[in-house]
Amino acid sequence: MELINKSHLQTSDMAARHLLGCEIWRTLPSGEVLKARIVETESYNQDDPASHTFKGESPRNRAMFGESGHAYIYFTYGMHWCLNVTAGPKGYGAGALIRGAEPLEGIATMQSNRKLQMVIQLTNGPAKLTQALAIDKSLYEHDLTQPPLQIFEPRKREFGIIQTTRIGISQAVHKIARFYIKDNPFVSKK
DNA sequence: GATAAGATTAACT
DNA sequence: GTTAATCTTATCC
Repeated sequence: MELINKSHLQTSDMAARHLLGCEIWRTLPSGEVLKARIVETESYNQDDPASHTFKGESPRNRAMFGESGHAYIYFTYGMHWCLNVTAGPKGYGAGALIRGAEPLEGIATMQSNRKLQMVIQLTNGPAKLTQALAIDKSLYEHDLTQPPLQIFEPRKREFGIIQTTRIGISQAVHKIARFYIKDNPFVSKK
């Protein structure tokens, strides 16, 4: 396994597609490493009315305007954290939301973090996976090639990719900017 | 200073 | 299918 190659994060669409099949490694303070494979993503950039960066840079979204390959983490609905991988050159607000993942290692700890036993529901949603992997604002703008939160490339990509419209937004609802691995049960919603 | 909406989830009916 | 939970951010006084 090799760390993610940031040359594949030049646009939010490229990032969203490239991240499919990649593994997220989360190293906890205890030393335990939780691993999950990304199976669903969505693309957002500053030319897109549905993106947090559409109206320009702000304290909340500044990570999206920074270097690619960093974490943009935001809090929403009063209780949920969501994780994005930033994309594009510095100064251009873009990134990919991680919407779904497949638990690989550290499942018992994820069950504990989620207060839930059913593996299929541990990380099949953007706020579910951050809770399972203990990701919050402390990792804001974190470089995703460094511990305690890293992304690795798969050796081979033997899966189909489905492209469709995004979920849970009210602007640009018809834009094709959601990507997921075909037939994977950990995709948040068909 | 006040208000409304939100890249969601889980628990209801 | 509907709705409560819960709070930050943006926007408008």
